[in-house]
Amino acid sequence: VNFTIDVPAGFRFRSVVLSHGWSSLPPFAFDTASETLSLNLLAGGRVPATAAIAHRGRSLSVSVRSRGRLREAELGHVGAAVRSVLRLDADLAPLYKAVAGRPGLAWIRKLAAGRLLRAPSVFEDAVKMICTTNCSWALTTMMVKRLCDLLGSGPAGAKAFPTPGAMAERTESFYRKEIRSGYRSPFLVELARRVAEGKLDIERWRDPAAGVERVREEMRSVNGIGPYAEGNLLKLVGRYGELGIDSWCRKQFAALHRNGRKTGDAAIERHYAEFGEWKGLVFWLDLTRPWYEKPYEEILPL
DNA sequence: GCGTCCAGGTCTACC
DNA sequence: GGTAGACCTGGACGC
Repeated sequence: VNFTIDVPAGFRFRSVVLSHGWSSLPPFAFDTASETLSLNLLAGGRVPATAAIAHRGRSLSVSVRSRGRLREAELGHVGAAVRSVLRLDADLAPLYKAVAGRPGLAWIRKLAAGRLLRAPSVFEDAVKMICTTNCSWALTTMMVKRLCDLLGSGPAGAKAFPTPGAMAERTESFYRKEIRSGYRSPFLVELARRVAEGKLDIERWRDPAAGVERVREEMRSVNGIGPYAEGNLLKLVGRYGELGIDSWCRKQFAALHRNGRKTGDAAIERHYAEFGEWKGLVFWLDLTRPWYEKPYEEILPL
């Protein structure tokens, strides 16, 4: 089944794909030749499907494949998921206003950057974020791929990300032995159980009406989510007031702003402080600017 | 081939 | 409120 989705004025698909590593992390995949982003998901929360998304003219073309025939409501759910993961409804005007007149940041508006790709669910983003901590990107990719392959629904090679229920059924030992997530294993079990049992309404984190302090408090109540993971998860729920510094960012900041000399986190915080509630996004875009200047092949997988 | 280091950090225990 | 030390994994690096 094919359908199209209108995009905001000036929208650049490429800037979303390059926004961070999620575009090459299962169940996402990006084909550089056809510039098509594919995503395996559960249509209507139930039917395994793959959505292939490409930018054609003034709209997105979405091609949905599934084994069974999808109902209208399930197709509608896929459309809504595509809008959400590509952040089509994000209002970036305040970001562009905040960086207006800054020579080193003018590119952000020019390239319509600032839409950070996210998963269909907060749960998926949170699990993935925990899997990025204290390890290489290669290891993150392997852990997440194994989660999809072993616990996700769908045809082999095109499985969706597992549901909280599917993850909650497994033991810490399973995660250690099969997922090879090491000391993160108890964190993943605990998070999945809290969400599956309805004790943590994690999807509400994306609700603009939810108070940011409450959201931050709930994020930090999850074992495995510290300052880095919190800062970056906040960006994926549309709150940009925290940096979420990691070792890559420290190195990149030093390279771009200190001629390679290392600085403390406090200096990095000060550098972006003027951008207030947008500083987390300005920080991330500033550090990832080199990605936007190269062909896909040189930077993907990120 | 083997040992060490560390990567898109966090938690706990102890000052 | 600040800071060692421990923690899984696997790729890179030096020897």
